[in-house]
Amino acid sequence: MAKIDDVARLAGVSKGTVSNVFSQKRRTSKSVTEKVLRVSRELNYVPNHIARSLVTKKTMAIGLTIPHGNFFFSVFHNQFINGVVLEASIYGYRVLLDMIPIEEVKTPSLASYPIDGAIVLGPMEQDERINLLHQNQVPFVTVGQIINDGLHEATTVNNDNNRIILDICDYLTGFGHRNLMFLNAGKHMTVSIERTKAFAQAMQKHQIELQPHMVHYKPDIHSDEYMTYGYDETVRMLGERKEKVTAIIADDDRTAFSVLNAINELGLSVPEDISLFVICGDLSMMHQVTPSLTGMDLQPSELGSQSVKQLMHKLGVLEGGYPNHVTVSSKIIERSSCSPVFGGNESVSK
Amino acid sequence: MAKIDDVARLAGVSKGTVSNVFSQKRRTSKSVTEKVLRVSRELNYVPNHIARSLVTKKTMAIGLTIPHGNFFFSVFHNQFINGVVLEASIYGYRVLLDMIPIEEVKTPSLASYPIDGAIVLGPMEQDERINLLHQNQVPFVTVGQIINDGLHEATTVNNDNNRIILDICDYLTGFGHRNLMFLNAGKHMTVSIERTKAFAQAMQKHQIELQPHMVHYKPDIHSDEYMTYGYDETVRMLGERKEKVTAIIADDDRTAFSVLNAINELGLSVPEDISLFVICGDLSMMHQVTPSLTGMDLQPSELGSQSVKQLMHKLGVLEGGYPNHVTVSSKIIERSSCSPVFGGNESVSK
DNA sequence: CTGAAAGCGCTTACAG
DNA sequence: CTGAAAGCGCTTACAG
Repeated sequence: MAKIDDVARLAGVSKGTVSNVFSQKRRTSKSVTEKVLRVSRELNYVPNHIARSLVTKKTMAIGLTIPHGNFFFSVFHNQFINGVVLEASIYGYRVLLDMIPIEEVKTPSLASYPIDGAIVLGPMEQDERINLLHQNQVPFVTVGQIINDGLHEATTVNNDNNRIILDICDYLTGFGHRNLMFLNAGKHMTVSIERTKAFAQAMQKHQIELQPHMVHYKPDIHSDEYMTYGYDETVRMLGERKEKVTAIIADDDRTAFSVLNAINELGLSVPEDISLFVICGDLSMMHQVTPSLTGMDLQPSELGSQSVKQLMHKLGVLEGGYPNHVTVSSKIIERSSCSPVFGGNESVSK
Repeated sequence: MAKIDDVARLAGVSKGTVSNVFSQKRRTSKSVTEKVLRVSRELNYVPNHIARSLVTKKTMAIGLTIPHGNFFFSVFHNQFINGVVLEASIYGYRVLLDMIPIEEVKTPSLASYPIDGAIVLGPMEQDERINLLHQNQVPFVTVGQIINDGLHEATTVNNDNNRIILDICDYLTGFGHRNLMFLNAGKHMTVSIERTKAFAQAMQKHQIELQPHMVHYKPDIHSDEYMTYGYDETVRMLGERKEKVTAIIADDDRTAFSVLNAINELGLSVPEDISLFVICGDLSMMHQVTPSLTGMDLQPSELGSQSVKQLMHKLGVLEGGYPNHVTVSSKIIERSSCSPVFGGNESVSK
């Protein structure tokens, strides 16, 4: 690999000049520029990114931490990553995947992160990732609320989870549903906590008594039940315990599919017997399934690109003021998996 | 940020010793180790990854290039990435996402890649990514065959695409199907080329005349038709042109869903009227859908981890001989979307 | 087991 | 517009 000295010597200029030709931080005369470029091509020379980073203190990479152990990420993650990668590329940043669960990293922070900043997806109540980032002083933005420790002003991008749950409940009760079952995300995720609170509020608003069987949490990713969450809860609540549920809200596409499967097995159908509402999920895919699933579009890709924009502001790449909290809008996409309760409020009696 | 000199001074040792405590390349006495560690903790010191990389010539990161512009990646990509990230973490490597299409990178290789090696998913006939890697002399392995240029011995991991297509065709013809439609991947991907060849062979084997409407290619990712590929071809061939297709082979889950949707709209059903076979796709998801989809498990996660293993051998991280070509097995998962042709060979007669 | 010194390949004031 | 020199924060022979 040719280095800057080789080029400088052959082109008859100083290393500083070669450096400027590539970094374009100072103008170089046309003749010199051309000569340097020609020699570089001959020698197959390309500036060493690492050496450059050492002095500029910039790696031009951002870290993306996704809280997954076994890595079954859903379409939401998929689209989110897309948004991040695409937006980051605009500013010349690469994306470093950092998804190993803390416990499994033998020597966390054995060396400093080679990143300029980080994006933390799905923060949890006690989030080691965030502590680590603070400790290493790497700027970050979280996607999802973090429990404020009072010490640091967090930068976040988030959906309006409160609004989302209220809207969904309004939508379903508008169809006459009063026996809802909400399959929430993992218990310790802050998004989950926000949603549960909102769900309780919604029940109160519609004067529905909040019962224990109405809210469930996705099992830990490491457990066996993780993959069959939707199926299991549906069979348990509707099949075994005969709860009179008429509408189910599923946390994501995988859960929704799995609920659908259980409903079919129980000899019931959607939306005739049970309405099924999915939070997020791939729009194109939800549409292709029969019945097509009514759901809330969380705009994961937008969440991704917004989080990058915020980070760029934090890094000083983007100029101008920027709010610490950005809310990405969401809206209900009506398809055919939700319908009025058969016979109106029939399910309430008995 | 504290640096190595600060620690050395405060601990009363040389920088070299501090370095050794962290790198563990040479033993240090217990007392010195403890003192250094204590001081480091006090100063919140962590070795600078970049500075280390400059001298060791190792970034401890591998690049992952996925050929997607608009980033609608399927479950296959999802699982593949999982496999890569998990396996890489075992060797202490991080994964750098490198998915920006070449055309959109303003100044490709303006600086050297800060990676030790790369994994190239889904190589194409003329693949710029591969040229770039060659040029920058970064070791890489491809997932999928590459057209051998005769100059370099490629390292690849792949499914046995020939076997796969033959197996699928055997399976379907075994059910009496003779009018197949194959919705292949993008035209310029090498996997697509392999499969088309195999499909022609299979038709010959079963003495079925190969007709133009039997093989289709996924549109370019940038085109509008990309997302509706399966739907479009199904409606066009079965609806408009009334081709007597009885079995459809879909390239991936998204395509399969979209075919399913078209079939439903045409008033037909799976598997009664049309058998649907999906190559790859999320096993858990395929299972949850109704009808559950029969498909070929390509083991994307295994493809991912194997490719990392090969790369580690190339980088000298893993010792011992290793084949240049690794084939990951695949097998048919029978579910309920394929069945015998109604009335045996009825579909052959006009 | 430890230290002093050179060097990894760049960029960046400083001077002209 | 260009050059000479210092320095980014580590690791690594070499010597002891």
